[in-house]
Amino acid sequence: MSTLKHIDVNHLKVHCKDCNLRELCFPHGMNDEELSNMEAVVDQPKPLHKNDFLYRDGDKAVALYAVRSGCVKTMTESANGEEQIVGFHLPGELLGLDGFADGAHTCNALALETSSVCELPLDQLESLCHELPGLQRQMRRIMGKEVNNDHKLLLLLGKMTAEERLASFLLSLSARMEERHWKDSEFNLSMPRQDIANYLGMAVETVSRLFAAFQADKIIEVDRRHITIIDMPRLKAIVGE
Amino acid sequence: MSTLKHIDVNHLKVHCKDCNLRELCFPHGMNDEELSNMEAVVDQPKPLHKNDFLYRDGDKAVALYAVRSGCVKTMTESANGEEQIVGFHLPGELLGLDGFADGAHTCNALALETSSVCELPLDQLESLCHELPGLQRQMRRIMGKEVNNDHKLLLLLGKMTAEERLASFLLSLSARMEERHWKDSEFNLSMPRQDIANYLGMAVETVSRLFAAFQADKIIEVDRRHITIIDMPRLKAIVGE
DNA sequence: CGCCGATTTGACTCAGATCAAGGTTTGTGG
DNA sequence: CCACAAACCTTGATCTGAGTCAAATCGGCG
Repeated sequence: MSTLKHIDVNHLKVHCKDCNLRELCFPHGMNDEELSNMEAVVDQPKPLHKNDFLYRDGDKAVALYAVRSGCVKTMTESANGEEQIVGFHLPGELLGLDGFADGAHTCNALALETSSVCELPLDQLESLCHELPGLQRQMRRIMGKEVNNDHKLLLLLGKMTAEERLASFLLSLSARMEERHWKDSEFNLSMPRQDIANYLGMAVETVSRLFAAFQADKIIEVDRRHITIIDMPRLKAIVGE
Repeated sequence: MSTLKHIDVNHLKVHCKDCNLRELCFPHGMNDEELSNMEAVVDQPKPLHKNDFLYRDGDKAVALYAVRSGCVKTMTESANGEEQIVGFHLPGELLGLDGFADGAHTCNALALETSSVCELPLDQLESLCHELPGLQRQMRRIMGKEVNNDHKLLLLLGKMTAEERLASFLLSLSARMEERHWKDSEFNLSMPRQDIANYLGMAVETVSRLFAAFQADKIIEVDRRHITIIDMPRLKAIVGE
């Protein structure tokens, strides 16, 4: 029955105004009317499985994405095939800005675990920004955040020791957990050691050894992918407060 | 006499439509009408001297800037006072996006030599984008480029050897010289070795040694700040084509 | 000319990479 | 439910690219 089907679809779609990520996502700073206008064009495609690509380097950029659940990593590839992970995107975080420069993506984006995303189609973004000043302002904020974030990473890769990098990584995750109102001192890593190492510009063995050292120093507890921060002040001290 | 004064001001201001950087700068992709609307709000403050700050970390973001002449570097500072240069901005290139996230800059921007810039005030940017779809599109392109550029740098700092980094740096400068219709195989560095080293995440001594090595290998010629690329193919081969 | 900051060069050191094994967890098919 | 394979992670030993330290040289400029 078509009526039933219609109801099912509505049940499946999470409305922006009810989404517990709204304060972190596109909707931030938009009023109710703006919100309902926006969510009319937001699509929620079916979930990605672990290791599914959301998009690939060279793909036409058709949308901006917001992670709804799970975790998506983005990475650039060099001329000689080496990869550098440039971001891990948690629920409420956006990705896809790399396609703005010339209409095609310059990164690969792939799900680290089963993940769902929201899609804001680019062809509607322009007119939508025109109608909704709140969205235009939010777009600027989002891009500014992306740039600032990349600058933090440049500082990390350019100037920090391996120890400082890993501490910095844990603190960044911890802060983002808190933003999401999850526990900030106990969480699971959704990426393997190899990906952490790649992201932080070091060898897997170094990551492993540093986890062991932090644990021996009673700064964190590590159980496979499960991390517990037991001495936050000392972790902060490592990166220089 | 006020008439004379008025004429003088007009003479001093370079119009966007006559600027030889227009293909690289804000105006890219805008029609004549859009251009004249835009340039009405673009200011051209007096030139910066060497080592003048254009803005500092923490300053309220009041404008977006385009370099008209000279060279401006931007750098982030870490908690413990270390600095990482995140960009050298040549004529036609923009800076100031780091202030979009929360209205305050998170970088220092400082002139490496006597430089002039154009200013696009932020309070007028929003309404201007609303009126000029060409500008809105261009803003998106600009931000996308900034993001892609930062990703290239992350790859450089995360995965390349010192030799690859310096080669990559020279090739980037060379390509940007060409964009500006200047010689792509002979140019002057506007930054000291120390800044190159900082930007590329290595020690000054390493930069110096690599310049010497490249010169010994007949790949480039170095005379103080003057660089001549004499074997472009080999330079490209170093970074892996 | 003489000073000062920028650059180069040489000698030595070290943080972290690489190489080599071994252990553990997860998933798969029988 | 077990056997086996494939990831993933850890730990130890060794090596090396690039950093650090020290000193000489260069180039501008008052």
